[in-house]
Amino acid sequence: MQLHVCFESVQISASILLSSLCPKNILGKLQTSKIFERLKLTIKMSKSVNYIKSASRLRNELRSRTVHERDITNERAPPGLRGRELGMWYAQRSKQRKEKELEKKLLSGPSIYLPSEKVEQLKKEIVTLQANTSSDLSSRVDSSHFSRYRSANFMELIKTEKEAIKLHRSSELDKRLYDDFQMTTKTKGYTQMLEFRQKLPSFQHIDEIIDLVTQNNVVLIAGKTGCGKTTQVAQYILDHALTNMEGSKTKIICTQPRRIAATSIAERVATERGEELGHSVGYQIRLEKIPPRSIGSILFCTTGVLLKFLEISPTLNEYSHIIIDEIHERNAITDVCLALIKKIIEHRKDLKVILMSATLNEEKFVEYFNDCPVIHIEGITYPVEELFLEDIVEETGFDNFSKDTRKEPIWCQYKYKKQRINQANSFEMIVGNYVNSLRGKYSQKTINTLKNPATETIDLKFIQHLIQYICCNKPSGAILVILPGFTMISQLHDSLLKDFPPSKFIIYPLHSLLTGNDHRNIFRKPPDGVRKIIVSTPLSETSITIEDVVYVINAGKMRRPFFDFDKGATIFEDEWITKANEIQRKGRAGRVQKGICYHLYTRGRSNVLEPFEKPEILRIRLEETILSLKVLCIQDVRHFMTTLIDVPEMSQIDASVNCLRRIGALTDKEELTPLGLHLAQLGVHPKVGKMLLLASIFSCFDPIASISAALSFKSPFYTVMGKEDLCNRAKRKFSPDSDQLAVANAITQWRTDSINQRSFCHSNFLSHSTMVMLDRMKSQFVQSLYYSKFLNDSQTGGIENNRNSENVDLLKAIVGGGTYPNIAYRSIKIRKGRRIDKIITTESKRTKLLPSSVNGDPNAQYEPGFMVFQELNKFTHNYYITETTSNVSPFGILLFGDEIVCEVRDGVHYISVGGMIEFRCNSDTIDIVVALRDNFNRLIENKILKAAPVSWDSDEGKLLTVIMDLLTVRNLYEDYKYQDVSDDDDDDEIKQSN
DNA sequence: GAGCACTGC
Repeated sequence: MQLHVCFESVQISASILLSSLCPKNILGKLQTSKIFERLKLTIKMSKSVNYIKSASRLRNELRSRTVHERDITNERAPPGLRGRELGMWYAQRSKQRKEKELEKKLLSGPSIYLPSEKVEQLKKEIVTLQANTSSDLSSRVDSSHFSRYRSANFMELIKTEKEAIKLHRSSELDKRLYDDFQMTTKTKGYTQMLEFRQKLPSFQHIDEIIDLVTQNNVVLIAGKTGCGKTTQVAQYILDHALTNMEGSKTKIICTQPRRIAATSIAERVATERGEELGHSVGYQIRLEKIPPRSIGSILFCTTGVLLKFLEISPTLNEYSHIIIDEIHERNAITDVCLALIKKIIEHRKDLKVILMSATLNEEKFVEYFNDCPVIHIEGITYPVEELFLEDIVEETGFDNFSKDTRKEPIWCQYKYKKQRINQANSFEMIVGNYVNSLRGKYSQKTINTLKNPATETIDLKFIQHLIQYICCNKPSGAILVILPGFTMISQLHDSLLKDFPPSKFIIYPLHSLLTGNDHRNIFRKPPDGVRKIIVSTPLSETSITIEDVVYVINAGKMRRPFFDFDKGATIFEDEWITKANEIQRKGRAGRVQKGICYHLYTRGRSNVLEPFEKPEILRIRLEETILSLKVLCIQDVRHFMTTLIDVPEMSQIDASVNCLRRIGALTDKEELTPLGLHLAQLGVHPKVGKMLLLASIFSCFDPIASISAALSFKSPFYTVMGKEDLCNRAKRKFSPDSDQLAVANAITQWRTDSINQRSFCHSNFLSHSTMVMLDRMKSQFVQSLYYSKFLNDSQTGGIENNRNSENVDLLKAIVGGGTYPNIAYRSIKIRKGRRIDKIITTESKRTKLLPSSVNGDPNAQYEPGFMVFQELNKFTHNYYITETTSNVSPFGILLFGDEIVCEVRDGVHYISVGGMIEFRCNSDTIDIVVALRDNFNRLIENKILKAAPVSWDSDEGKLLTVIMDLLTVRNLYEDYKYQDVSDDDDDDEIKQSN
């Protein structure tokens, strides 16, 4: 009998830790789903009880806990119900029945009988291991390293550390800085730029800014686009200090939400001062920095970097001024920083805080910072004429709005019937009435056209007609079209290429999946007589600025993702933009001259747009935020959250705290654990952290580090519009059955080919800049794990770190460990001579693969089998799984997944994992799996309490070797290949999946 | 019937 040992020193056993290190979305889902109940139970069980327990008993116990409604599945309708009510009653009954059936169903996996000689060999090895694994772990706990994080308190730290303010005045230094600045102002570079700087509207406010900043702790600067606040304010403060002999106690930090902004603004400011970066101006973003001189200087950084600074020095005692830019965007990190700063200034009266925002919703910030003074600065954008749908239809005479562009299957039409009726009603209410009020002001033809609800769905024919109209009737100037998604961009791009001759038009698609920042042509002015047309996602709204845009076509919709806890999927839906988006899009037309913005919706619609986006902190899962707060020594996270500008729901916080607890990052008392600290220091999501830890232990670090970096940042593979097939083929060359390994292999080959890296990237559709970034991230991972002693080689590619990096089966199993519990099964059916691939997740959802996945080639013939995936998405009506790896060993899932249950039915042994997949096997195989899991979980506990590299000559090394041996057993389930996973009708499952 | 929002340490 295998007993699961519970150590007092660890609040949560390592098996739970392992089992629960799963993606935040899945963790979120677990909260509400039946699996959560299952997990809660297994946690209890695993603490002291033998975990080999009958699956049916487990299910029964679960059922008794999950019955929250009256069970009516076997009842008859109560007498007295008639007509509609009776119908509703039966509908509810059948729904409950279905749910119950679904709950019972485990995805039945293949048989996994180990060959008998293998069984004997593994058994022998395990016996020798077990004789030697009774060391007392609790005595080896090294708690001194993280005790600070449990005992210290952010507010106390501020109080004690404020004494150690590092800004001391030195008249000698003041003089030197003064002289240096006087020299600067005489240089040609400085004087040339000065002329331009003086024309900026903010220049008129210098005195006001300086006065208010001197007299107050907090000042808000609300400036319109083009007023120069971002580049000038920090300089005004610095210049004032330098000329008044106060340079030695002035150090300014200025945060930006995006990396590109931080670096490009720093460059710009350095140029304006006639300097190189690193003198009085510098920047710091993740993995990249040019620090300015230590005093009398400005540092531009991302908000995330500021948060890291606060971990080291809670009072920010190196700095005299903090400027937080773009606070109106309401990023989660920015909101957290504002709350922290509010606490810091209570104790650091000398600290000056300057908040900068666009001129919208500034009252909210003023109130938050106790009526701090506000400086309003006007912008110098050129006037932009705004035309709405009624004006555009009137002007262009377009009346051919298609009723419904897409043919839909019957079930879709049926399913969305109600939704459609609602939409039509709301259209009538909002737009219909408005259109009626236009009588007399617009032609009857226009009014009739606008009465069609189809005018509110994006019609690419109409957009193309409008572009044509602009090109024929309006003066030269670039056209920017803002659309919601890749498909529309692609379609419009293609049809424009067909109809607009390249001699007169140059057309760029702009999307984050495309080469994006790598090709600069998009910013160049086209030759005379050639018109530039950019078809873009909303990323051109803030992230990318194309100066010469004169015409903006705003389609009015935006694709917003939200996580559906019931479906366990990230759902993408096109929704109306906000008023704030509308203003921002309009502003994009007037950067260099006066422009026109075409809104493809009526003023009636514009009037009912929501004013602002919901702040990010209210929309996202809070695990990572809470973890960083814990590392900042904020013990009472719940209380802290109430001090934010917008307070998240308590249930939202509870859910995230519970997740962190199950991950093992927090204890039951919500204290940070060593693992939590490791995960926070790695700066990746817990699931990625898990992969990195597994890779360190199994000594296959380099490829997994590549994968981890790509998962945390982005895939280096890009797409070229019109060459999608070539791009996908290039990716498949690197791995036939794993998207993640394709990335890892691409990075390895890129690294090896050190001479022709750029051409290597070019010929394989890889982004060189992303590769460089990923490479740096890998170094950061290896350093972090080296310093915390998980690795004993500080190079990602070091031999010690990569004993098993060639073992593809191991790599796949670890990827599966990091993506758990996202598992899907591909089965093949031959119907009327046609192959039908059916991919089902463990939640019984039928999904598809994107053609960009190496496992999603529509022309390939894949073998049936398991795949693990990163995320489940829903676009329009279909579910898709992304970043897949197929042919993962079932033993990988059994070893790195969560609790396993073994049972015997009709003389056949079964082993199931996480209550999701069940494998047929024999008792020998079960014994081996259980023994290995048990030993491996103990090894993990051991490693986390006291990090140390694996010694491969000792028992732990032997254990890992045995596990790898098991993972590489092949051809386990030949018999299973062409068997169906379920006998259900296809249609039935489609219904379930929706 | 079927093709992909955007950031950050």
